[in-house]
Amino acid sequence: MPQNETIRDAILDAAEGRARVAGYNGFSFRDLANDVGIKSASVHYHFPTKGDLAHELMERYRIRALETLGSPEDPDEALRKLTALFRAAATGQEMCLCGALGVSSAALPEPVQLSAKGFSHALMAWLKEVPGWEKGLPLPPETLVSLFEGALLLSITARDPTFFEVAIAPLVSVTDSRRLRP
Amino acid sequence: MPQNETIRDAILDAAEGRARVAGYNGFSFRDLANDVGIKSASVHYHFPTKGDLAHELMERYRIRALETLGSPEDPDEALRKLTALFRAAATGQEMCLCGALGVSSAALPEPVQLSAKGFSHALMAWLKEVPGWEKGLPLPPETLVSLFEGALLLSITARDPTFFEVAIAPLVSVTDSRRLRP
DNA sequence: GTCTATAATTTGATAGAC
DNA sequence: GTCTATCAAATTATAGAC
Repeated sequence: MPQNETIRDAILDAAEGRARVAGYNGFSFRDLANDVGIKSASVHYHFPTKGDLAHELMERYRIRALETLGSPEDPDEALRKLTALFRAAATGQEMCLCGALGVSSAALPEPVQLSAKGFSHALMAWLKEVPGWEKGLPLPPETLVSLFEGALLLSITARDPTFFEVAIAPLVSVTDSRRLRP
Repeated sequence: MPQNETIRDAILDAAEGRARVAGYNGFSFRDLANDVGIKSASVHYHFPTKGDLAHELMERYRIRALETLGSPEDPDEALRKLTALFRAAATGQEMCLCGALGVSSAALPEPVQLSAKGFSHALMAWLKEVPGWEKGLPLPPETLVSLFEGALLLSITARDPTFFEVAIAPLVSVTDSRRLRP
């Protein structure tokens, strides 16, 4: 929590941490207020409803992820960047926000549903912007992103950061030399 | 809801449906009572706490899954059976219970944490009991189960059953002839 | 922008009658 | 086993003072 951060961002930071650990129904406005050091009515001033908050949270998460991923020049670099993104989550034992919310998609306000879907779509679209992805990636974008989300999900379920590494090991070894795709 | 079903099983059925759609915090004892046609105090008679209920739910889910999977004689049959299990969930747009609960593992009562972890472990152990799995499966068990969970998770997130098929397409085509593993 | 106060509802859980 | 009745706490959200 940097000192030059707005209250608004501090609320989003608190919400992101709690949502990634406990899901949409796993945190309350009072939780966030306590985290930030204000009252819950003040949280409502910044975000009228919980749906508004979660929607903006998901949008910020997508924008930041794409910033982190950048514009790789080749498929190997793209795979390394994507691996690093999910590995950081596994190491910290925090689910990807997209999976944390999307798993209960049908129970979410529609704008939150759409932004969660938008995140996964954005990751796959990002892979398809990499020059030579069709022949250079070891698996198609949909399969790769599914594998990363699933490996992270089971790593959280097992409460074991190393499970992630075991699950994606075939990708990593392939990055060195060989191809998975037939 | 078969007529020869015990109230206890009917409660578990209702809980399973709701937990797979909305997660651990996405249903209440009153929801289940209404689904079954009794009062919430009666649900507490069968399951004293919500943790008790979710733990038993997860155990039943694991036992049933292993019954459905059976004892395949070769890796190709095993992959077909596992695909069918996850495909059914994707078609019905219901998350795997293990993922639905495990995604918020840190926020669950410990017995529920352990049974969710136990389910994913059971699937991988089941694959490793199949004769010839080491050379016959297109990917290692940890990678395969991660891919299935992730493809299902993103299929739910996208609210699109066909995403699952796209994500696992490399596996299916490989079942016909080739190998993914280098 | 933040507060106090509060409304209206829901939640997990228990006591005790039948 | 199921019910009525109830509790204490938590939840999302709003009104209005400062």
